[in-house]
Amino acid sequence: MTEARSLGRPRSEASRQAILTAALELVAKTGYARLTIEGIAARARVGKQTIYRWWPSKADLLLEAGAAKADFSVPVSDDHGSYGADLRAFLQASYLLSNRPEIANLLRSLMAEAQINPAFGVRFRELFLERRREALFVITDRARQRGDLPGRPDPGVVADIVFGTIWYRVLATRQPFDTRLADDLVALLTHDQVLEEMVYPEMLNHR
Amino acid sequence: MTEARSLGRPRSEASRQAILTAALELVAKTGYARLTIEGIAARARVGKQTIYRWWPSKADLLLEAGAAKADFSVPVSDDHGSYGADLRAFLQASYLLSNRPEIANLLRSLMAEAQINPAFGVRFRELFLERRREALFVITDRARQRGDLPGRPDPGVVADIVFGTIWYRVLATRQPFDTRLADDLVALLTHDQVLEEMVYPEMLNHR
Amino acid sequence: MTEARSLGRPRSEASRQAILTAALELVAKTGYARLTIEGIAARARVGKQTIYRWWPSKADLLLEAGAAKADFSVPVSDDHGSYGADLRAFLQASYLLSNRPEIANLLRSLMAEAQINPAFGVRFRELFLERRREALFVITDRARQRGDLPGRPDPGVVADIVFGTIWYRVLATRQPFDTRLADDLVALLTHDQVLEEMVYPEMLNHR
Amino acid sequence: MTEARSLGRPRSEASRQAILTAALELVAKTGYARLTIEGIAARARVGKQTIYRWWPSKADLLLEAGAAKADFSVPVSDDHGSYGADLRAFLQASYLLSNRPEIANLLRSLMAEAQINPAFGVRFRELFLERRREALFVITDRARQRGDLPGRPDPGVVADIVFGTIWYRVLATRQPFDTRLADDLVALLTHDQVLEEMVYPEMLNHR
DNA sequence: ATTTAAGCGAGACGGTACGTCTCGTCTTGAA
DNA sequence: TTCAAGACGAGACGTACCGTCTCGCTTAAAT
Repeated sequence: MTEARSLGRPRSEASRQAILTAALELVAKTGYARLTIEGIAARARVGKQTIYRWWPSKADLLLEAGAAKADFSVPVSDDHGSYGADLRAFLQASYLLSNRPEIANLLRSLMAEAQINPAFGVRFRELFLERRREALFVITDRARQRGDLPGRPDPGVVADIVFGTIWYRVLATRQPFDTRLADDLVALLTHDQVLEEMVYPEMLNHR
Repeated sequence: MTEARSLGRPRSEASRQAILTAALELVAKTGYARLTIEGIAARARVGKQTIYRWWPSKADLLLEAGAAKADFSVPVSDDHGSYGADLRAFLQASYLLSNRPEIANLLRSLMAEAQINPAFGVRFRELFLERRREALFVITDRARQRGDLPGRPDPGVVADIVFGTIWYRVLATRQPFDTRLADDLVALLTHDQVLEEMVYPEMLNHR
Repeated sequence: MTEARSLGRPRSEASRQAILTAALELVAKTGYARLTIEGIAARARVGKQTIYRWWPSKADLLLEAGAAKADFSVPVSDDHGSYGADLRAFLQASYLLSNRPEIANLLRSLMAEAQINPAFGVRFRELFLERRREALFVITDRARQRGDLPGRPDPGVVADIVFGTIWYRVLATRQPFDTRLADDLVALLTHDQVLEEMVYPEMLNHR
Repeated sequence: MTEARSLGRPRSEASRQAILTAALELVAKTGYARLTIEGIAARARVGKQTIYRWWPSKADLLLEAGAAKADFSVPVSDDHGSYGADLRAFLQASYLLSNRPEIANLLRSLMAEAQINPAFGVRFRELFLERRREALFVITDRARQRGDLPGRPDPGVVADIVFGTIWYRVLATRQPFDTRLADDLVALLTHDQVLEEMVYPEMLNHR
């Protein structure tokens, strides 16, 4: 397969990196609401047009910056021996990620922008949300092959419940996603009874 | 204690109604991203100051407009006889609400703004999200008194799972919240096994 | 005749003056080519929109500034007794004006912009050039009544010759318009012979 | 001294022609205000650098294009027998030129740019305006040798009056330079009385 | 009845950022 | 060394809204 020919001056990788870095620094410093393209360009010592040429919105820029600099990925290739163990490992990786404040803030901003800007919403779902779902389906597929996947709920609903609960903590309650919640989710989704006498006094989540 | 009586011209209820109506109409027509205070004022034939005098942001205005004109409330006072039945009724009321497009769009916008504007975020949690949690806790409290509340997960986690799943469908997958998902959630949270042979052909949610 | 109703906040005279002053100062300092609306707004400590709201272009702004602050007007009401004397007085007032460097520069810029921006060209002709022609026609009309207006050239052509010569010095040769040139023009247009032996040694205009 | 012979690829005459042509076409189509180097380069299918390498500004480019494609020159070598006849021939050639709309527009733009861009102003005077003055001085010199040059005004002032009147029509009144004006100028400058009963009904130039 | 004190529609104000345009320069590979 | 192509840093453009302000005019309660 031949490469599409370059013509004219090639894109500056140095500028690209400077822009991604400046965007993350600025959003951490000022918050998404006060993040401006002009501010990013000034901090990166770059013309505004260089940003507009390559990214359709500041949210797309942040999404790429997050992927490049913060590593949103969650590993799913390891086989921990059972559906429950795989699920627990996935949840643990997720909450390690979502409990890092700069990551959580970034995710909040991106999810918010996805609601407000429909075109970005499409890209955010395709490039981020659906890839995370696919990662979870690696686990459910492996469980199905192993024979320990419960019949209900089906994997799509499992994904809705798992990601829904994580995102709700990030977006709504702003409580950290903790071990206890992971245990509860694993127990529910594997239909194991959680022993009643297990007590997690560290966080009595409401009442 | 008597009310501190007003001095000067009283607030115009006609203008208040015109503003709330104009805000809902405009957000439905143009989307939240293009909604402006100036646009609302022009459509309501009202001075901008009249909006700024009474609402701290356009999101607060929309929140009040939604509450006043669209009725976000979910009834929980009825006792359906069991935790599962109460839960199912609650979920059903929720998805009837979240499946109305103009309501779903409004909720999306408000949740988005709550991420971006911290001050509004506080008000949105207090005035909307926590009231919905309280409604659910009416059901879990009744179940506890009745004796059919499972020991795990505790009510706070139940709320995270229930609302998380609903919101995730609204914000992320944009699939309607349907009967099947309600059944799965009720089954999981009441620890009932869903019969494997139950088939819901209407929506095979992924794979 | 009733006055057009004021509605809303009235225009700020302080801002208007600050803008006119800033425009003249900046054009003197940087030249017309580097004059920007942003620069004027910044120097006048005014929002850009306040300029765009009231003037269609920076040339219109300069035209008003020149009229308000520099006084382009030439007096023609005095009767000096003869066509030649009136003409000489008019020319003298004109060259006193056009020999002031900041005025000459302003006129150069406005005439240039009038060539490049057709809409401004129309306004410049109506508001400046034609008013100057009218001033000259006051003199020719008076001469006609007095009976000492030569039959040829007619007043329109006289205006073309008089203003053409002045403008050509301003735009093309950039030589000062001097007494000698005024004498020559008066002599030609009144059909008087200039005495050959009159010598103006101060400026032997070419060769 | 031998010519420093070029090294490397020689200048492309095809590109030069394409640029000159594109410039004239574009300025005719869009007007000088909207003429851009980028636009010329695109229309000529030429790199921008090729323009910047050879011309210091778009006005210089237009000046060369006008000289090359439109022929600004006015013939003065013919001897028509008298100062008046030579002058009339010169004026006729001038008004034939200045009444061609695309030439007049070009001259307007160049004179405008000469006011705004001082460096181009110098070149425009040297390369265009002063050459035209020299052409007129050929006529006055011939008249002096012939003995029919009036003592006043001197040739420099004659040039100011002649070119001033022509340019004023082009820049200010935008009326065509016509036979009648030429007659008036010749009569004035040769001190002939124009017969009062001569009537030029085609253009009663004001009052 | 007059006065006082808001609230009202209207719209100008100082600001800020937008996304676009064009400038003049730089960096490729090909001619 | 020039050429076409096109990315680059720079910075002004004209627009859109922000949230504030200043008008004259209601509209009531307090005088």
